[in-house]
Amino acid sequence: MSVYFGTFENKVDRKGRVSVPAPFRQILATSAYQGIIAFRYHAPEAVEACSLEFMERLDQSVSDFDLFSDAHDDLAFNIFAESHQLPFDGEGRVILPAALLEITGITERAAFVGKGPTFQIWEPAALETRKAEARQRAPNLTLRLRRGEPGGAS
Amino acid sequence: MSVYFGTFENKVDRKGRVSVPAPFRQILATSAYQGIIAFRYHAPEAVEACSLEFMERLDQSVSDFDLFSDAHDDLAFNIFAESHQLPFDGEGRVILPAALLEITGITERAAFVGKGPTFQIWEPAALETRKAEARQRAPNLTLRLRRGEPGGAS
DNA sequence: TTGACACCCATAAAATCCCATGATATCCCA
DNA sequence: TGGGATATCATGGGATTTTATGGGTGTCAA
Repeated sequence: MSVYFGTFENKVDRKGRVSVPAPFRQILATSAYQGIIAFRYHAPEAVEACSLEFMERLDQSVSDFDLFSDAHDDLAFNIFAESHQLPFDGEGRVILPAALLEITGITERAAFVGKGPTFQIWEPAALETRKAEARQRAPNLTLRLRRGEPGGAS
Repeated sequence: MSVYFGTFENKVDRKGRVSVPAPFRQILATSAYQGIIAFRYHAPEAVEACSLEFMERLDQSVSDFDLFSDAHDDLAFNIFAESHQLPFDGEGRVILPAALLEITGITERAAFVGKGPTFQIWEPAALETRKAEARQRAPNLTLRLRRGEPGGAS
């Protein structure tokens, strides 16, 4: 299992293309679908992005026991209905649809920020603001691991 | 499980490469990812470093039950977003990104300090200052072990 | 015919691979 | 136990590849 992290800022060219950062692409390389799934969620000015497989798992974690439930319905309306499937071109770039440019305010540059199981796409200045908020809100965030986890180097 | 300890000072060459001390690399050798994860945490002028697995566990300890939660969001923005994935070259060196050189003040040499489950990277003079502080603050520190821990020679 | 978009190729900068070196450390066997 | 042979380690640098970025061209559809 792989984790997205780090922040990368790339240019949006005049055709609207942006390179997805190579480290993220490397994680996505094992996916059946060569591209990303982008949708709005949680942060109003950010785009959430993940692999197709993650999306499927997200759906299953709700629909397995909740098919046609309100929860599944909400998920469907909030996420699936507004999701965009963005394929890579030969160089690992995607084109951000107008709807996503609008909610993020992205014009010249796009910031990709790893968030563990997913990553987000922001307008760089807006991301900085959000990061500053996070620092203020949790200045003494404590690293607390679950103990007794087996495997691997620590 | 292995523990990082000891202090090592290595040179930063003109390409920006530094050897990660061999004892640390030996611990990291069992990791799936051959390299280190470096991020700022706690000490403002130091870089914290660990294995990918450590990072994944850190993420799981939050995201398993809290996907898209505020807690996960703050963790992500404070730590994940500022993390750098630094792969080893064939000789066990990494390149410290500009952002990390800046917060540490590292130019010519870098000091690696084992801190148990993780290690830190410092500008050597800054580390000396920090160590002197620690000596002053706790001249009569007493080690107290938990008893009855199984495993290995003690 | 005018976009929108997939596909192809070009390029500069940066990261990575690969090999070489001297200095320690470690091993091994008489 | 001594000391030569053998690794390991930190370091250096040239060659190669990857990466982000730019642009051209053909195709399909409104």
